[in-house]
Amino acid sequence: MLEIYNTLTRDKQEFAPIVPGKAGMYVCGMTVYDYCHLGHARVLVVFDMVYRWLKASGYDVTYVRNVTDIDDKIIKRAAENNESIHVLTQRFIDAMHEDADALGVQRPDHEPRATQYVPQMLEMIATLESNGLAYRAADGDVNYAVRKFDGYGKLSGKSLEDLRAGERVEVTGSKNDPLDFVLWKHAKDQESDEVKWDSPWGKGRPGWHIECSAMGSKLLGEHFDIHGGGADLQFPHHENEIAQSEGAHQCQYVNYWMHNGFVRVDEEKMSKSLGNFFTIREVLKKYDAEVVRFFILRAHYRSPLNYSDMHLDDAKGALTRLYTALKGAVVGRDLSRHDTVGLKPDLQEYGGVDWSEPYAARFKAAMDDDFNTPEAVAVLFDLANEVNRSQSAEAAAQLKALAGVLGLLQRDPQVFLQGGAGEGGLDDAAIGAQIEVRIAAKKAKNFAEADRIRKELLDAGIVLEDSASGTTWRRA
RNA sequence: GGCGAGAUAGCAAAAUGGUUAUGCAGCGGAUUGCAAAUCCGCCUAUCCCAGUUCGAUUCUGGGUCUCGCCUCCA
Repeated sequence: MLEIYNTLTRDKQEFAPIVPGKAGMYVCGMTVYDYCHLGHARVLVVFDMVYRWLKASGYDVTYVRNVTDIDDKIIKRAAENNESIHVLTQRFIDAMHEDADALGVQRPDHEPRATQYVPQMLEMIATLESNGLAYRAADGDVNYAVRKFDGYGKLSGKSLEDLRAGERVEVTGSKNDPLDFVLWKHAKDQESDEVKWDSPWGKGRPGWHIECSAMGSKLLGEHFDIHGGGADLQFPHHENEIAQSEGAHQCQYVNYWMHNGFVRVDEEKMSKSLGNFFTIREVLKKYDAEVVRFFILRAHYRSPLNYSDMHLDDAKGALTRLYTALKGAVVGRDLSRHDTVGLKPDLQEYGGVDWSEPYAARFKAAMDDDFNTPEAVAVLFDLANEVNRSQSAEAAAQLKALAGVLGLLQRDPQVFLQGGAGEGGLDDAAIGAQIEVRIAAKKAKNFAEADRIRKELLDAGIVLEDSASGTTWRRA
């Protein structure tokens, strides 16, 4: 039985979908004016993991992850680059897809762009206005009247009084209450036509918060199961979404709110404003994408995750152990002939996993406990030990199948273990040739020469492993 | 200032009212021409102070420290 930690109630709750057998999930995606950084990678991977586990659990899942392609920063960046909004956003949407694909992130079922849902937003703003929750301010913006919505603060645990008392809430000109937020921003003369839409309140563009409310309810309904995003979106973004959606539809918006923890650098949140971020593509130049995915899934999704080369190296070593176990199983029993580890279709798909098998049962229990991936990964290591010990084809197949649920260990072990050749590194042929020379030296009992070659390769980052069946190599 | 999360071995990271987490590193052994990989064994923990309890890392209270949100942010 799946339990999910719900930010709304601040405890774990059994997952009970609105429609039995189905699950609707919305995750706040990227604002596309730059490359994704590791913090974005975490959201992508974490909710991909959630998506996969829901599907593995038999739910018919509809996963929506939006793209914000209209916003102040986008407008600013496009102006700086002297290019159109569309050209800018499309470029970064393409880049985001490249990064997500590399990390093994499955595409969501829907990836709505804000600019395609302006009519739905206008409709919603009109409803809010007629419900007495929105007003047109003197400067032409349409704002949400926060104090008119009773439940405001229920997600973030803040009261309006607390918020008002906060030193950092500034009173801005045309708002009735400093906490009111913009639903519709009136157009400014100097802005290009590309960022102006007609509306009953004059030309303008949508505020950020209304985008998600509109896209969510359009694609998943006015009331859906799961809404996710980074912990920093809890307030005000998700709080405002609730105010908008529930204020407009007069029904509960979302049942389970999930928030992932931050990626940190030196114990500090990684963010654009702090300038301490690493882009995904930057990190992928140095580390295998699966190592990055493993690094993310090795921690619980709600915990902070410190980024450093040392931690990535550690993750790489750990993942190497898992792949080594699979490789050993193939070599030891020639599983490929029986197609067990390779591509056995029924085990490739989640449905093929026998969840009553002890390791699988432990894995499932961990995942059902609020997506406890560290525990699930620990099961993978126990299984790897079992594979190494028994050389059991079944255990190896199980290891690959369970890891597959997390989007891990699906590549040919050899490809993983021998991958990562940097520029100037030895190519496979050169390594093979050296190995042949060394084998000849060994046959001639010229161990000094054999050791010299091994040392030479090791210095080049190549580790040789002699076994009864021959010499294999991997990159350190 | 308000609100929230957290403090576990050398590092990372789970769980648990009493019994092995797990990975990396380290130590000893097996194996190996020597290694590597693997296996077996071992070593390092539960921030501080009270309380509840037969027993607390785990529950309660207080303290210290860290981080986050309150402004765009995944």
